[in-house]
Amino acid sequence: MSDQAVLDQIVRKLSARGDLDDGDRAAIHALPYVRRAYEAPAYVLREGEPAKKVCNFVVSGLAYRQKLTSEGARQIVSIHMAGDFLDLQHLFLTYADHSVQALTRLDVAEIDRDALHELVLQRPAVGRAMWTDALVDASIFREWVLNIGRRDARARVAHLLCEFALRMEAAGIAEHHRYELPMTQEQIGDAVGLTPVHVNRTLRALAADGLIRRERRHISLENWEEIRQVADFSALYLHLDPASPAGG
Amino acid sequence: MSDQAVLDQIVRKLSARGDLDDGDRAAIHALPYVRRAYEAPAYVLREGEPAKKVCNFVVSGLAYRQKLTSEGARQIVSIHMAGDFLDLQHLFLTYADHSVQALTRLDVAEIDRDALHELVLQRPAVGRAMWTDALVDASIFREWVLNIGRRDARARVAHLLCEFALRMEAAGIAEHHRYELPMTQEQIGDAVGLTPVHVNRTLRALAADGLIRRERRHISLENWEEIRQVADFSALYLHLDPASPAGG
DNA sequence: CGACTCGTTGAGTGATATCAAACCCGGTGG
DNA sequence: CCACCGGGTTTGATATCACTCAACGAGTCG
Repeated sequence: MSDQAVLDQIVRKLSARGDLDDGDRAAIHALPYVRRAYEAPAYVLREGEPAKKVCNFVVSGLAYRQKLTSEGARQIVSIHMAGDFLDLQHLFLTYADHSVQALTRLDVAEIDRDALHELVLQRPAVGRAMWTDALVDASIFREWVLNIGRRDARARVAHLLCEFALRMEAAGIAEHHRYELPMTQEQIGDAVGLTPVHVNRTLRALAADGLIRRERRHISLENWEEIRQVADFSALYLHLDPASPAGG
Repeated sequence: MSDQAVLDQIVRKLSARGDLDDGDRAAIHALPYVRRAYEAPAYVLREGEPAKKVCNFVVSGLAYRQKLTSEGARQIVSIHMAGDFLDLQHLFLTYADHSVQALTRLDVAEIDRDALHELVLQRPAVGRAMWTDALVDASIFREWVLNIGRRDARARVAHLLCEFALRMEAAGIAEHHRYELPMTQEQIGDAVGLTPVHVNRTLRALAADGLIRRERRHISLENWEEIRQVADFSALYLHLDPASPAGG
């Protein structure tokens, strides 16, 4: 992907969150950044470090945020894909409260943090779009709290699969409720608070019931309406379409 | 509390997140708002509604955010206290993805949303402080995901108690790791993903081990260092002191 | 004093974890 | 081309933490 295309990708992403004018677009195109690639499972950011001097925008690939228990138990708290800003959650914080790692090969644009501060604080429309993006991330965290706290294993993993389907479709990297999911079952477990063996049994049960199909690392949701119900999934929390309350 | 004092409280809160100049303070003091009180368990905001035209700032009392499963299971996703903005999480979203309810009698200042938008987008220092506040909320959500996903009952409730202690002390409504906790055991369970009877047993076990003392609705943490370890608690995620990585 | 909510306790159950082994498959080196 | 290797997946047996159900107690309010 050319450098020009990266900036266009950022403009597109932000435009989806609110209208931008020519000045806004010009300001975005003036952002200083460098391209960079990480190979899984490289760290993009480590818990406890000072926040980065750059803000990573995902051009392609997947990344995840994780936190560790002192016992060494891992919890993945979110997954990110093309079009996501990885460091918005630390934009104004001084220390990283979690780590970010590449889940696959990860192409990012490292945007200068000070320049982004400037942009966010000086250009209202861009600031608004970035705010919105960060708030949607927070909304997803809340849904995960509910998912892990109050749903059983079957609903939990089904919910994760539904969320990925819609987010990947919105990001243009999936269609027809079918997508590549390059996570091991252990990682899925770390995302939904289960052990890998229970994830395995749960996935097989979903497949046996005809709700999903699995081939290699590909997942397809065979019956959206039914799996939506099993997952107790409602797309409201993704705030995909600012104009409508629900969808999905 | 006088009206003047409310605005001062807001200024104090935001100043803790970043320096404000006289212009910023004047702009805050010019914010149109009205005082309002809710009696528990009144709804401040309901999931699925359009976002409010006001942003509530908590003057005193406690509130909580909750989400429901279609089965009716409840998950409390955060608790808020004096000095917290309740609607920052929806500031730029169109629909509420969760409900907010009063946990006790709740005194708020309803700040006009458009005026707040204006302020946040036009005054960089204020915008930065508000951003920071919203990001800290998000950080707490992440810690709750970890807490619920990866810690056992004992650690989970101990963690909640530790978090309250530090946040209430920061808000000036507690000292010496002792505070009023006006939640029923059922609500505590809804916050940490446990049933009320297991919360009961867990609290008694913590008390039996001399880690906490309970009288009525008051909790005191008898041995901070020890309960901190039981809870696997580290204050980093609260971002209480922007200059230091840890504390607590 | 009765009714209600919240807290406490006990007994039995069940969902998920743990432990352990086998299997599968893609990659690598002989 | 085959043997091996290693990570990931699958399966079975057993253990356990937390849930469910049920009853009782304590405090509060009308």
